[in-house]
Amino acid sequence: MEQQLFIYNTLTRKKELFKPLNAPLVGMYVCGPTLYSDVHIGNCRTFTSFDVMYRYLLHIGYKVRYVRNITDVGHLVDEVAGEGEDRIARQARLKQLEPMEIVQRYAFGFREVMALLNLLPPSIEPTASGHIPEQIEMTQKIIDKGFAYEKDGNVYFDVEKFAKSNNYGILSGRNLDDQMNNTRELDGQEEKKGRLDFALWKKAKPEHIMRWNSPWGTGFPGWHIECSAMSQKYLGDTFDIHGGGMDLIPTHHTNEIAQSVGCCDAAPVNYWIHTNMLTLNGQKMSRSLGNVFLPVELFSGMKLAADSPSATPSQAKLDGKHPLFEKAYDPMVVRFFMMQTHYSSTLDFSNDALQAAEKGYNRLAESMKKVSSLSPSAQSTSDIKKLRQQCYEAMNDDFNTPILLSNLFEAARIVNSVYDGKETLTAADIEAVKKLFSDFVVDVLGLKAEAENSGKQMEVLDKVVHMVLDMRAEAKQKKDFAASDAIRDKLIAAGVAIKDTKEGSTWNLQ
RNA sequence: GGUCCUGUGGCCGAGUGGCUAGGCUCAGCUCUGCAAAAGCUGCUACAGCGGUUCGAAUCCGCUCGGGACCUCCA
Repeated sequence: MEQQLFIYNTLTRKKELFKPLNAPLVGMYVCGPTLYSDVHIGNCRTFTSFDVMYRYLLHIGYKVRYVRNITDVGHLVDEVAGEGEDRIARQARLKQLEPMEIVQRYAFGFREVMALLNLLPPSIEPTASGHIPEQIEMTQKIIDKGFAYEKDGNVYFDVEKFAKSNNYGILSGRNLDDQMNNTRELDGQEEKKGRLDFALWKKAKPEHIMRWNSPWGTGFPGWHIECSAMSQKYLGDTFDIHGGGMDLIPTHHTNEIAQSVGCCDAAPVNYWIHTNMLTLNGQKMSRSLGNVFLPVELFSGMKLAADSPSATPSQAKLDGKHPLFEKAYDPMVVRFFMMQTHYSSTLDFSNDALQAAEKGYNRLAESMKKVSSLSPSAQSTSDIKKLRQQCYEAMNDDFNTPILLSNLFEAARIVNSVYDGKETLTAADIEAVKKLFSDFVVDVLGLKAEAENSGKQMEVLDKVVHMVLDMRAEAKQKKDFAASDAIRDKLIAAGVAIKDTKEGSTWNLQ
């Protein structure tokens, strides 16, 4: 590979040169959503961050197998106690639906939101319920290795035993004694030998709908085992990158490592990447805290109606203005907003920040449109090659999108200055800038060029508006400013914003 | 209580032991019948107090503030 990519590895707490096991192939696994309710914007942030990493790896020439799972079984309401209901089964009961109906509904909404945010689909999107045999097999192997025990139809991972020969806290940096002693009182522990032990397989109660046969009776898999089983199936015993939100480090990912090592004696992952949280007024957005808002609300500026059948953007029923948002924000503005912050920092949501992002994004988008209309000169006043190099350097430094953006804004500045005749670019450099934008803004950052006004209706509207603008221009020429201003005001009132430029007036929908 | 992260100009937000990220706001200018829009230029900040250093916002210590994890959470 031409580019030397450095990645911050949670495992070593250092930035490391990225060396795939089998270049140019790269295996990447990201923990996906649990589909017991709608994804919120915090979830989206994580997936968007990994989307940019995926895009950049592709851009610099890797062939990436990107696996992002869908959890549709086994995620308990009270994971540590090993009790409580399965989250999806619980929703099914509450809504009187089949569990698969719950999963189907939220999966549909999830994919629609991902598409609106312009995320590339993963190579494989495996579901936990579709990989029950694999999970049973892995559980059996862990039992055979002596790291798990069965009790009354439940199978638990024996953390203390594992920790004797392995570093259980290798990822979180916590030592076992701290974890054993500094935990609050918990219920429902009686079956487990150790308090840190976690379920690989759970016995299904009679009323439990989601159930499968296993060597230990009828039941369902634990939450952590699905990722170990599926990543191993599609990416191998050891693969390159595993990612997720940083809240998964101490429990989910720690247990994944334990399972994989316990099963196969191999560290499953070379590079662990964790994204930081999205906050609202400085506090983490999470389903359990209840301070979540939904993508459809952000994109519409409206509140989801209490009786909305779904929060899927295309199906949602909205009800009045959302108290948090001053206006609707385009998904690309939201994506741009996320790109302004490094994935490893918390990202705080506010109207002010969003509006600043909207303006910045529009400025970038405008200058991208201008590139095509630049006139070439014999010489360039800027070093586009160097600028391109700086863009790579930014991304090579642990996917530093804020720095990348600052370089892209420098490109925008150059374009605008050339457009104003204050600086010059050769024909080759104009092409180079065009390529820079399409490579980094569109391909890597995934900021989709604004959809051109298209379709029959827009075509007609465009002609009509231009007719009116011609009339206004005529009035202006006759110095009949009362008439020209009246036309302007009425167009604005109708939702048509106009821009007067040297070359005449342009318009767009407001 | 334990573990860890963090504190940057009016706001958001990168980064580095010395070489003024960037965006938004604001101001000036250009354009313009006016306005809007757009563009260009300008605005030298790093919580406080000590220490290390030729030199620290960047390293170390303390103090104060914010947050995360230790239950599920992207």
